[in-house]
Amino acid sequence: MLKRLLELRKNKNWSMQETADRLGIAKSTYAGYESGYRMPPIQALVEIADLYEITVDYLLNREEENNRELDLIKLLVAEERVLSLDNEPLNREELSNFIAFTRVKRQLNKSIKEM
Amino acid sequence: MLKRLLELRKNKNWSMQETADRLGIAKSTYAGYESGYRMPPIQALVEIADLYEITVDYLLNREEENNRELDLIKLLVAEERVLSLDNEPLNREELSNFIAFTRVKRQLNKSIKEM
DNA sequence: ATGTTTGTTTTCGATTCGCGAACTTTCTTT
DNA sequence: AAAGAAAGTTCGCGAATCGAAAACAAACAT
Repeated sequence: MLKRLLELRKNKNWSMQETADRLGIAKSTYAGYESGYRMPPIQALVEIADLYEITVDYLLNREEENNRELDLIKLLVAEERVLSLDNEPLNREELSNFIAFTRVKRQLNKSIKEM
Repeated sequence: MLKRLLELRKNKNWSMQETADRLGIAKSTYAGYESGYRMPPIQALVEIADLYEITVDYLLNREEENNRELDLIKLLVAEERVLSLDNEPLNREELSNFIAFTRVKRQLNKSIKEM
């Protein structure tokens, strides 16, 4: 049961036909996947993940909380992953600036609520 | 073609029979997977990943591509992963602020350099 | 209202799968 | 070295699953 297929497709504003075309399969075949009527073979699963540029585990709802949530501070300290924007990686300064920015903004919102 | 099955099994010092037993399938079935003679259905793929406590993407040799570099725009759209700060996940507004903030700052730096 | 796009469901030929069984190879024991 | 056991490979076939056309329904547009 690939529950995420619908939301992924809607995010792109694609019809089933268009999605099926992009995957090179018939729309009834794709409809079968999205409805859960049948499961795609692994090859098709991989092509779907590629199409949306997501992991297969995400498609299968297997993303664990630990993997799913990335702490910005940890990203800043241990550079095991890289955030990028407009095809340009974020450097340390940009990241720490944003952390400060967001902290201030959160504090601000909190203060406003308390008024 | 699940190239990692052999090394995973050898790491555990399991025979094909023992692996098949743990998966609840026949050894010839498992042998088919490991040799690449046939692909497992998705359900079996998930059970293999669970057995070895790894991701499906790792089984499919798709680890690096998707995990190393995280595009902020994709994070905003796909919501596959969540950034968090001070144990509080970034909501869409904060993330889009992040993006706008960084873009503005980059443009600013660019302008300064040109002076 | 009519035609068109979109989504759903059914049907069936074709493909793929699971597994028993037979076989080969490797390891163990004597 | 021979015999037996365990491990791994391959084949064949009934069963299960798949892909896609087609018919249908629903929503949208002209």
